[in-house]
Amino acid sequence: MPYEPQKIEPKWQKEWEKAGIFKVRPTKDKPKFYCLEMFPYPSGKLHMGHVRNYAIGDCLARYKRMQGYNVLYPMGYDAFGLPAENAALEKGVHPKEWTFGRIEEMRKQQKRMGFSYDWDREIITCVPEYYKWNQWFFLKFYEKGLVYRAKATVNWCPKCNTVLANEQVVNGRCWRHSDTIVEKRSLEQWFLRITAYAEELLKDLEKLKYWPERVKTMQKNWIGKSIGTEFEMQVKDMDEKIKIFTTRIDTVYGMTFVVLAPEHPLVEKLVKGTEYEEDVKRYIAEAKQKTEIERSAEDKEKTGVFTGRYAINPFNNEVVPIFVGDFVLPHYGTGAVMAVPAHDQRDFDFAKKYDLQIRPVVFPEDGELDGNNMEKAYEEYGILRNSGEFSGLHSKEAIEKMTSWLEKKGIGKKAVYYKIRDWLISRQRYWGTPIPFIKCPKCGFVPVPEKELPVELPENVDFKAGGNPLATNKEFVDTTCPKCGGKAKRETDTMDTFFDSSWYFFRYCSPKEDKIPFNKEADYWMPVDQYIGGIEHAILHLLYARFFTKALRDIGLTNLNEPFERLLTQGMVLKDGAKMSKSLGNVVDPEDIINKYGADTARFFILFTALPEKDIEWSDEGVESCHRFLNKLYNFVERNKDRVKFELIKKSKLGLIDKAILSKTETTVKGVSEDMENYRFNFALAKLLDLLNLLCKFEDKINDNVLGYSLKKLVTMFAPFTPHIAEELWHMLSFKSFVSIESWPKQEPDYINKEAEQALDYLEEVRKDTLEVLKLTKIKEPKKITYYVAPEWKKKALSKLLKIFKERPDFNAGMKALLKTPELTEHRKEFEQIVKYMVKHFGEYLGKEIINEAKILEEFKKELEKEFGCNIVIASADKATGRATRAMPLKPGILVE
RNA sequence: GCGCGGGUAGGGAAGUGGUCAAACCCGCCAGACUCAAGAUCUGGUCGCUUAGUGCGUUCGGCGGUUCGAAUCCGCCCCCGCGCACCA
Repeated sequence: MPYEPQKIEPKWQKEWEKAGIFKVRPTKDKPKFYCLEMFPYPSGKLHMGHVRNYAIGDCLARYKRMQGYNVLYPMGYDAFGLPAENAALEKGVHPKEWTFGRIEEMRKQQKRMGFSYDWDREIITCVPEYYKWNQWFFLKFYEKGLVYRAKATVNWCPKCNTVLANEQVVNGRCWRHSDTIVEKRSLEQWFLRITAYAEELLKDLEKLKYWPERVKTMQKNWIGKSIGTEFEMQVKDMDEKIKIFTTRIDTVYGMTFVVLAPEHPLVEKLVKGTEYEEDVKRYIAEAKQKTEIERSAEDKEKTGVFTGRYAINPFNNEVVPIFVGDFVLPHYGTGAVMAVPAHDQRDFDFAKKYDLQIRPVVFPEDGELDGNNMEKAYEEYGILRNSGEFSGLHSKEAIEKMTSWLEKKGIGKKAVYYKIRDWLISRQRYWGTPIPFIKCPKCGFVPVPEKELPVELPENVDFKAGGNPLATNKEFVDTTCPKCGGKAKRETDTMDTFFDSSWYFFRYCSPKEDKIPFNKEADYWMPVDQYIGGIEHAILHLLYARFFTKALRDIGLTNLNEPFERLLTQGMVLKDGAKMSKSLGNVVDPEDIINKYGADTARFFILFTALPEKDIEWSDEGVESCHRFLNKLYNFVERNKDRVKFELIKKSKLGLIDKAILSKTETTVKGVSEDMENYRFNFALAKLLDLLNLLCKFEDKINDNVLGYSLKKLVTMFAPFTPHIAEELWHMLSFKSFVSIESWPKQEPDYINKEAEQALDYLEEVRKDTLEVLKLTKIKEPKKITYYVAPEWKKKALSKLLKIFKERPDFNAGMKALLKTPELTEHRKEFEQIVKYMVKHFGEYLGKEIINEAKILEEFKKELEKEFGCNIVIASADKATGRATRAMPLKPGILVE
């Protein structure tokens, strides 16, 4: 029977399901392991990125299971979202119907891959049983003051027809539509107070020891903490103050102007009724016209306009002009900056353009600066000059002293600002969780009482009406106020779908619980031990989920601070050097690969080609070769299944080959186990290939028991990678259990025999050489073959070396001592050779056991006698003449008689 | 500009001080099997050699540490990703 994945794969998938071997419950008998992949948006089609994600997760889950862990490995669907709604518009299908159809397709494909999910725990976020808890959390957060409504300038994607969170704006464009520029609109929206956790989210990144540095850095940048000084400047001739934030208060004596953001609330007051009013208003209008992209474009020339007003520097009472400039961002700091052109490049550029004074006040320790001919700002720290009582101080010291000076005067203090802003959670879309609030003309926004949850999403809405479809369902919208009982209207905004995915990993722990969002089982399973997904979620989802966990902790639902212990961000699957995409036409459909080669081949290829974190280049030849390899494995077991035995192995009865095979098996177990621990699946597979190649090479020389022993371990180790073929071969070897839940092989240190493994390599060489000699001499039935081995003097040098190394466990010291021995001066060249040889072949034994050469030679003799059926003599090459003298130990000169 | 990750044989990809001219896979070459092709198996695949586990030159570039460097240190070049007027 040839290898037919199309037959065996569905067979074992059915068997596994029938036996329910992947279903889990909490138990005290085993340690737990929660292995989680980022659940997919159900687009209907599994792509290679998914396959890679799940192949990695499944391999790990299966390995952990075999290691004896109680493994929670669930799957679900992030089912709310815009594509479903677009389908409704384009194809006239209801989003619900569309979504469930896609889920079914997707699940079918996942099952064909043989992933070992506990399907009983499946989650779908668009069902009321799930999103009810979104609403419940929303209300709890509201009680805690974490939810609020506010009018704000928001990001509006004209294509999505909804607002976006800051995290969903990429380079001024929509995260879903990279061709669509995000507009700014001023609207009242629902926010989640993620900023309340900014410091903790930042600080706890340090605790995430097993997260990629890259992701942590991205989050750090996103949170964007900066520590500085905040102080007030009096506006001259007005009863107004400008609040300034700076990280470089040490440069304050160099301030020659102040710049406000166009959006700064004070601007209007400053210019009202003055001759500057018109100019400033025009400038602001222009700035508002510009998109975020234009405004933050690279090398954009800085522009601004004078307000006609002046502010007073509290340090020296100097009067400086106030400008409005759009390079100052309204949302960061105080929206106003003190401009020090000598020490800030942006201020420098601005000053050059508007011909403002550049006055250096911080100098390099041994350098000069001249404001009249500086070419760029000096931004390093240095020594202060012309700074009143602070002159002579170093920047660092000055920052502290100047800040406390402000504090004493009551006009400033140390301040911390973050870039991160609150999470805009409301969406003007239909296919999402309804926000559980009611808008009463008398009472304002009133939360829906808990017992009335869920606020179900009505199915009957008009998608073509424009605006939010929810608003078209009168029955849904018209309601009564829970507070006053009067007529009221329901909130028609829904929640950002990232809300759904911020806590789904808790839900997997008790997916059927209907009294609370998750029960005690979460205490058992959480945190997630290994989370696997794409780098694209480095900020959005991973930050929200971290925030959510902390918020849940603060409403008393969990003790956890962080949800994900380890994070693995898998690399992309590329084709022709680019990410697979429809527009490039370089998409490989996993379904085609399964049909042609089977799921095991797909899994094998994807795990074998590179480390999980790295990008892989799709290669048809590579897939082909992986398939050929599985064939080879299958055929090898098939050929040998009837002869293998599984009896106890008596070491003493084994020959060199069997000892070597046995040892190689054990070193493979050791190596593969180590690689699994380090998630180096590609390397683990390379080792397994290696072992199989060796078995093939000596196929008919291996003892039946040794072969059985080795094959059993080999097949077991294949189970996490290519589970179907492993299961098939396991049964072919006449085992009755499931290899999928067998114990992971332990290595038998007793069987490890490095010398034998090495000797086997030599044996092959010797055999080859001998065959060649036989061919040359045309002797068909030799009576005696003599192998000449190393000359005595070399052996002596060798033993001397060994002695030196034995005496000095420190190899370097040994080496140095050696170089001082008299022998070296006489035979430098030879010694170098020996050292090379030593290092090459005995490196591992240095300071430990020294190889027993004589024993190996005996074994050699036996093997060779078997091979050539004649008398074998191993002689010292000293006794021979000519070429053999140059031979190294074990590498023979050969004499056939 | 800042941060992170990389640069290893024709291609992919291991390798973080000595069994390294460098695992494993692809590609290519030769041999076995075959009528032939494919599949499979065996060997080879930096150069020179071939008597050899020999010599020479290699792991982005240049220097350094060491008896010994792809591996450690310094500087430089190139590529990918992320952030980017954040005061």
